[in-house]
Amino acid sequence: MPGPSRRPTIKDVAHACGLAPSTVSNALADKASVTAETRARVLAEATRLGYRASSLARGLRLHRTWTVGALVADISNPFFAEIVRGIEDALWAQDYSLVICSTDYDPRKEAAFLHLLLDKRMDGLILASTASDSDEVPRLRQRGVPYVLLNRRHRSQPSDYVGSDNAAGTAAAVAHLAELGHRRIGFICGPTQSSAAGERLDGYRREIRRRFRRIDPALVLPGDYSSERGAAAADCFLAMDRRPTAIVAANDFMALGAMARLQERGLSVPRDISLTGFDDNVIAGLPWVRLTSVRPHSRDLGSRAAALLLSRIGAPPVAPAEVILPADLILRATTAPPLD
Amino acid sequence: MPGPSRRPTIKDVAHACGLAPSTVSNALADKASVTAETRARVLAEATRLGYRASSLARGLRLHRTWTVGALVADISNPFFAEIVRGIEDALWAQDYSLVICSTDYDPRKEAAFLHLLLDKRMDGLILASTASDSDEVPRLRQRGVPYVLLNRRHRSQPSDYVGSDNAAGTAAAVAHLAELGHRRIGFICGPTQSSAAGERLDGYRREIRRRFRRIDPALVLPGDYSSERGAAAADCFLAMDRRPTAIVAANDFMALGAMARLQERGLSVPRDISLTGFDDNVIAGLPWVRLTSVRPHSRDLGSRAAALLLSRIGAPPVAPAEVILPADLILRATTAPPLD
DNA sequence: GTTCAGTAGAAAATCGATTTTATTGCAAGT
DNA sequence: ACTTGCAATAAAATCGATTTTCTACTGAAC
Repeated sequence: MPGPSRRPTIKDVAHACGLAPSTVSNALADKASVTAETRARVLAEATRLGYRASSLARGLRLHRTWTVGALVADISNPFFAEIVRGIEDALWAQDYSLVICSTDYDPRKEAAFLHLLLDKRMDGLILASTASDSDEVPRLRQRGVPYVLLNRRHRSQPSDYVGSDNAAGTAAAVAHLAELGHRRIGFICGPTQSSAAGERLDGYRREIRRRFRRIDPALVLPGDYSSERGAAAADCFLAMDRRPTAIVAANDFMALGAMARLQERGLSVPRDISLTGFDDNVIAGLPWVRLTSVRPHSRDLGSRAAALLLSRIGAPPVAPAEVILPADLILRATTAPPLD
Repeated sequence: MPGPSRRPTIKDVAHACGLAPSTVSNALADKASVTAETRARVLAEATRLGYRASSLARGLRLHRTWTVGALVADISNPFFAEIVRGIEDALWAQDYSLVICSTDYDPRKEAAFLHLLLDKRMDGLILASTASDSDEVPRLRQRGVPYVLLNRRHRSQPSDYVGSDNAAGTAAAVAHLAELGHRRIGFICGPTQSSAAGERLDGYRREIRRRFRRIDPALVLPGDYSSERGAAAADCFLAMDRRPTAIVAANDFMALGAMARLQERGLSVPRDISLTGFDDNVIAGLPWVRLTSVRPHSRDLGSRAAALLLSRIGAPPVAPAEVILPADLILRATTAPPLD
């Protein structure tokens, strides 16, 4: 048994061919100055020895790693998992690979990961978890590190950005409910730090104002994307004198939490109250759930972000671009005309 | 605006201090041969310049990358997402990072990713998607690359392995149903290439044989982990002369598919037929579903695999180890005594 | 005063590739 | 015969770190 053997280097190939390493390099890179005969010999020896160039050494020399890093809040959340899958697919097509970091919404962890990725000289970064006011973002731009913000804008630093048309998504949900005849439509917000959550709220307000002139601030409840807060919001709506006949939630988890609580209390969805979510989580499509929801095409979000990033790498700096993907309302079984 | 500036190198720090690069390196590594005063000066300059060592250069020199690669079938599948999260957590604690590759169960893609990771000189690999008969696995061992098999054994190559006690999981499900009084218990298999799926079938057979002496082969239906095949299996069971009073599915998706189909056909779960799943997917716990399922502790699976891998890296080779984590039956609302 | 040991730091080698520059051999041109 | 030009390959520099080896200097011992 021939113990763990060192991987062959370009020197080994050169030695086996009786050539210099530089010639082997040129041969493998299909440079013109190498004879066809020599090239063939090199190729043969290289495959015989199982030679594969070290990305480490090549990266050091070329200042490229063919690797990008992605900061997401939590890969075990299906929304991010889907995004990551989209990123991966786009990278795979160009022989790039992906380092993934779950930050748990913790700015300290986020900064630590960022430095780790920078130390590893990633060719670019996709930021899907960064707080909207992080100091790190302007620093990245200043250093000239390519990066794309995904579904989260930065407060002050203009940046390449890929996101869903969040506002249009909630607006479509409100429009759908209004056309069913609803007049009192409640809203459960996402976390305030998230720019996407802000846009979802904006879409709600815009459409409510457009159709009914005024917004009832009592119908807008805070939330944090968790099902528990969704349930709490449902309680809150139920306790109101003139309770809403429909609820728009800023994401599916909260909608699901609200739906469960509503049913616990003996209300029927959508007979007694209509409900919409956002994200079109797999759960929304389940036959037992059938939640009307806004689909943000998360996988596309990821692949578009990766494509944009790749186009920036190795290219001269240009003005930041924005890619906004449509968010479609998927009609299912949780909306109906109001009772009265 | 001071355009995109080159990252400072150890030479820059050395120059700023009026020292040699080697001295700076020694100072930052807390070597004894450097004066406290010099060390302080180096530290000050390093932080002032924002110097961080290139992992690329260091990796080339030290033959370490502080990065591991994971091959999973599909990161957008919650089961793998959960595993990956576990891996990440364990790596993060030791300043390692993770390159993630979704192979889509495609052996060609799998081999391509593997070579990519090897070219990048990963310190180790976690294989959660590899076919049980892949030639690559023995090659890895021969080359001395540390790797851990996760939830999939290799046919012939003894390897470090981390997995759930799949057999005990399905056995527990069967035992639970038998104690409720069920005598005819059907089984929907996973894909045949998966060793984990094989173990789940084994657990079913073992417990059936132990309690009822003989196995009715008609009650064991093929499957592939998809909800469609679960639904098809339900149809198949329903069409039988003496249909089973309970069904054990090798995973949740198939159980869910079967459950939906059963209800479509007007059957009630668990009154008319009992049902159990495997994986304890988030969906199983939903208030509208409440599927009794076996929980494999996926996140632990990931973190244990990462821990085992890390213990192998840089250590002398030893005989392969196996880590088997318990799989617990989570009782919910889809099992009840049989009608007759 | 000379040797010796020890110390702090500098210089050089190294990791494995790529790229630039140098060298060799050969044929053509004058 | 002697340069000139070209083609094929070799040698050397480079990327940015670490590690080994070397050097200069200090102070103590004989």
